[in-house]
Amino acid sequence: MVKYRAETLDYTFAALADPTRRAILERLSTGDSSVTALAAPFDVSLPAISKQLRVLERAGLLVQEKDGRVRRCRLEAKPMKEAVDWIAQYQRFWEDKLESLASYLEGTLAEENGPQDGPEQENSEGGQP
Amino acid sequence: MVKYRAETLDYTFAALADPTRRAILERLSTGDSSVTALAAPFDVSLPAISKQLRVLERAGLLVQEKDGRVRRCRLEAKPMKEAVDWIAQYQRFWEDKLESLASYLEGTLAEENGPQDGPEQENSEGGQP
DNA sequence: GTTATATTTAACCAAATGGTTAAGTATAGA
DNA sequence: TCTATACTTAACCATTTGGTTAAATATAAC
Repeated sequence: MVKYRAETLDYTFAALADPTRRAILERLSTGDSSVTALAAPFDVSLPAISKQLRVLERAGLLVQEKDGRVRRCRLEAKPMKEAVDWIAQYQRFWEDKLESLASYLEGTLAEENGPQDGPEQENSEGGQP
Repeated sequence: MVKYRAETLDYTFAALADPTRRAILERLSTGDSSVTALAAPFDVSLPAISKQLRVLERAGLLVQEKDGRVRRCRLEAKPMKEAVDWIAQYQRFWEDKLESLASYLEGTLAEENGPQDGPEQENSEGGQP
């Protein structure tokens, strides 16, 4: 029973289930970052962030490139596409009967991605308890 | 005073991170089901499934209605919409520059009905802005 | 070479997760 | 009423998770 595909989804959804990791991804969506810079906004130790980065790496959502003694962290969004693929099969259960997920997202994205910058979510919880 | 719970996304993504729970959701997408019927395909005990259902309930992805001694389980997909909303802010990182997530999903959903395996589009990984 | 910086690894801990079996509750049906 | 059915709850266990501090590694900078 080959389930490698499902495992990928396990890792992706698990990685997205933590507010600190989501905040890290949001930060990375504005540009690459070193580990130390990534960790700065959070009130946890550096090893704690290092572990979170490993979870993101396992999910394929983050890539680290060594550059001297600095690790350059880069967002890799492809696994999110697979996650959306999976969720998409349920769109008919929440969508307006007249509106496809496609057009729903178009509307959403038109508002949220208008200015090229800051994808601000109404509940960006920042990751601190 | 009920604050908006930032952990909604936590619960949703966490619920989706388990293959058994995703399978339960897929099953429910074909129609409501009793707990016993839901549990049948899985090689685990009924209490184990009962726990999984509680996780899905916590995420708001499942609703149980008591009907005699049977619990009728129903899919509730709204939290998935919020999950997609969150992921959607990253679409520009995986999409083909010419194609919006909206049109991507339209194409995907048109042909996708079995095991999800999206169009084998090589990751286009645009640079960081 | 010595020291400072960037980051990981190791060892540990508490809490959460996912499973088990056994027992309890509620209802349907004989 | 008595019994079978459909679950849930309780108690327990192993593993995973997310955090800690201390030590190790690698490289940059004096």
